[in-house]
Amino acid sequence: MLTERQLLILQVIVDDFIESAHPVGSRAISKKEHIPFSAATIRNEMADIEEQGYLEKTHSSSGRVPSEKGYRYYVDHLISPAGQTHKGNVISHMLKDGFFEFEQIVQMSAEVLSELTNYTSIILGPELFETKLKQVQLITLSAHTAVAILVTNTGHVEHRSFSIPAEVNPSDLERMVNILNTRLHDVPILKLQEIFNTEIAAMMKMYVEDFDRSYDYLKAAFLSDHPVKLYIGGKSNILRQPEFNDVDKIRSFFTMMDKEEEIISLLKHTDHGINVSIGKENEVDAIKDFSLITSSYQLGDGQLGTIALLGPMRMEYKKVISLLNIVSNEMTDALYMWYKNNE
Amino acid sequence: MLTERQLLILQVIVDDFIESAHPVGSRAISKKEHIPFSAATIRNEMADIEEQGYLEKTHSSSGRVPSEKGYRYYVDHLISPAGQTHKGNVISHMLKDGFFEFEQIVQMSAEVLSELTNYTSIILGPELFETKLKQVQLITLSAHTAVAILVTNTGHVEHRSFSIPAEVNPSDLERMVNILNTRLHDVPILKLQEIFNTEIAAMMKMYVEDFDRSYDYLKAAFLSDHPVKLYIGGKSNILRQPEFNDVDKIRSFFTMMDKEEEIISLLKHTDHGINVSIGKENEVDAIKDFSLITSSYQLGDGQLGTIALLGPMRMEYKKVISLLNIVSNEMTDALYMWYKNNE
DNA sequence: ATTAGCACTCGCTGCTAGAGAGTGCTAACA
DNA sequence: TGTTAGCACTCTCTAGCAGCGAGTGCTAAT
Repeated sequence: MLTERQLLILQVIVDDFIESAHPVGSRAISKKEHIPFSAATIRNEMADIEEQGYLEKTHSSSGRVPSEKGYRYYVDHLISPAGQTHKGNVISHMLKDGFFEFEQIVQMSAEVLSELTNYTSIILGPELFETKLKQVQLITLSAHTAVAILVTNTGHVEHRSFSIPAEVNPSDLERMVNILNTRLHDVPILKLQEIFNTEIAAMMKMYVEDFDRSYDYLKAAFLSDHPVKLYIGGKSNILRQPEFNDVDKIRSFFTMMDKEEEIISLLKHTDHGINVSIGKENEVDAIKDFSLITSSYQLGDGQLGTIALLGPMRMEYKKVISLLNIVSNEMTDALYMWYKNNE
Repeated sequence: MLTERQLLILQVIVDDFIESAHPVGSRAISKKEHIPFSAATIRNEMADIEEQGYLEKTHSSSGRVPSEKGYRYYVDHLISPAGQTHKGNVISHMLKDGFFEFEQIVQMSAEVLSELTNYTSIILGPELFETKLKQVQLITLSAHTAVAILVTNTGHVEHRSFSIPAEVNPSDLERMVNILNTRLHDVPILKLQEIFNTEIAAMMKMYVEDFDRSYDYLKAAFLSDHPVKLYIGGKSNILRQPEFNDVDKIRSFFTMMDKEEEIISLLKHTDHGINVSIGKENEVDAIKDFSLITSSYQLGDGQLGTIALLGPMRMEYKKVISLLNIVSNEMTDALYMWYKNNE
C-alpha cells in the first residue's frame, strides 16, 4: 500500500514525466512549491514506490519513470476529473451547425481531436450490422450509366456509379429498383447479400427479362465492401511526440496504421464510457508501448461507435479523457437530433 | 562535352547509385564486366565529369554521387525507353472491369503505383473548371432531411445530406430543384457560386415563399469545398527508402504531405506527356531534394488530370517513367470508354 | 593514352576521460 | 523515530583521439 505522501510523489512524477518526457529526479521534485520534503526523503520514498512496482528506472542511476502499473494507478485514482469545458466548444460549434453530413463531421472531429492533443485520433463509424437500408434510388445518367444511391436509417448515404450493359432494358431496370425498394426496406445491411442471393434473385427472374446480366451488375453496385468505416486524424501529428525520435518506431507505427482491420479489431469493444488501455494491456502487439483511450458515442437508435486517441504511454490522460468525454457526448447529442429529424 | 566513355561511366554511376544509395567508387566501377578500364583511368574520367557538374562528392575522399545536373542528363539522354509492359497488366485489369467508379479506380491506381515503386503516388482529379454540372437530384429522406445529388459531365457524383428547416415548404423545395435543373444544366462547376448569387437568387425570389431560409440551405448544400480532388497512395511506403533515415526528414515530408494546396499547385501543370522535376527544379521548397515525375491522363472530353510519383532524387527513373506511361495511357483509355457511354 | 603505385583525406568505430545527473546509504539531527 | 545533509558510487553523454578502410589525386612508368 502506498502512503499519502507516496501518492503525492507518484502523482508529481507522472505529471512531470508526462510533460517533460524526461526521467524525474529527487531534487527536481523537492524543488516544487507544494513539496516540503528534502531530496533525500523523496529518494527514500521513491525507492519504496519503485519496490511496489509503480515506478521504474531507465538505468541504475537515473531518475524515475512511471511503470505501466504506475500509469494505471494514476489514471484510476490520481486524476481529478477536471472540467475544461472550453475545449469542447470548438467541436460543439461544428456539430450544432444545422445541416451536416455525418462523415464530414466525423472526419473533422478526428482532425480537431488530433490537433488539440498531438496524438492520432481514430473514429470508428457505427457498426453496420444494426444499420438498416432505408431507401434505394437509381438515377440514370444516360442510356448506359446510372448511379445507385443507398440511404440507411442512420442517415448514411452511399452512391455507386455503374454502367448498364446494352442488353439491359431500361424498363427492366426500373422494375428492379421497385422490387428492391419494396423488399429491402428496413433490411439490415449485413443481410443484403443473403437476400440478394435468394429472394431477390427469385423475384427478379419472374419480372425481368435477361435476368442474368442485370442481376450481376446491380448486385455488384449494391454490395459495397466496407462493413465499418474508419476515420483517422493526424497520423503525422504524433510525430511531434519526442518518443518518435527513432526511425524504426515511426516505420512500425505507420505500418500498423495501414492495417485497417487490426485497428478496427482494436476498437471493437462496445463498452459505454471511457476506456484506457496502457501499454501491454493492449491486445495488439504493435502498440504495446502506446496507450489507447477509447470512448463510445451513441447513434440515435442506440448503436455505438467508437472514438479513440492513440499516443505514447506518456499521455496527457487528464486532458485526453475530459476531451474525449466532451466530444463523445457532443456527438451523441448531435446524432440524436439528426436521428429524430430523420425518423 | 562528355566523351562516349564518360557517358558510359556516368550512366554506370547513376545506375549503381540508384540501386545502392551509396557513393560509387572508381574500383567498384572498374570491376563491372562491361568496363574494361582500370580504376585509375576511371578516376581521371570521373574528375573530368565532376568538373563539368554531372557528379559530386559527399566529402573530399568519397565516391561519386550524381548531381542534379547528372540526374537530369541521365533522364534526358541515358535512359533507354524500356518497355516492361507486364507491369501494366495489373492496372489494366483493374480498369477494364466493366463497371467502376472513377474515384475508386483512381484510389486503387494510386495504391498500386506506390506499392510497385515504394514511392508516394499522387493523382490529381480532373480540373473542375472545365467540368460542368449535368444533373441535380434531390431525394427527401424524411420531412426534415434530404440528399442533394450533383452529377457532372465527367461522371463524377457528389452527394450532400442536409436538414430542411421546418419553415421550408416541401413544394417550394421541389420548385427550387426544378429551377436549378433548368438553369444549371451544363454550367461549369466553378461558376456555380456566381450564378447562385445572381440569377438563381432572383428567380427563386419570384417562385418561392420564404425565400431566405431555403436559399441559404440549398446554397450551402450545393457549393461544396474541393475544387480538385487529390488521391495519395502509400504515404508510408516511402519510408522504405534509405534516405528516410533521418527523423527530421520524415517530419518535414509528412508535414508537407498534409498541405493539400501546396501539392495541388505542384501538379497543376497541364503539359501532355511525362515530366520530370529533379531536386531544386521543383518550385516548392519542401521537396527540393525529391524528384517528382508527373504524367497526364485525359478525360474523354479532353480535360487533363495529373498522375505523379514523388520519391528521392535517387529514383528508379527508368522503371517509374515507363510505369507512369502505361498507367496514364490505361487511365485515358478507360476514361474514354466511360465518357462515350456517358454521352 | 593507360595504368600502377603511393601519399593523403575523410568518415566510421572503438576507446578513454571527464562532467553531470542521479541514486543509495550512513550518520547526524530535531 | 522520521527527516535530512553528505558522500561515494553508478551510469549516461560528450569530446577527443587512434586506427582502419575506402576512396581520391597525382606522379611516374608502361
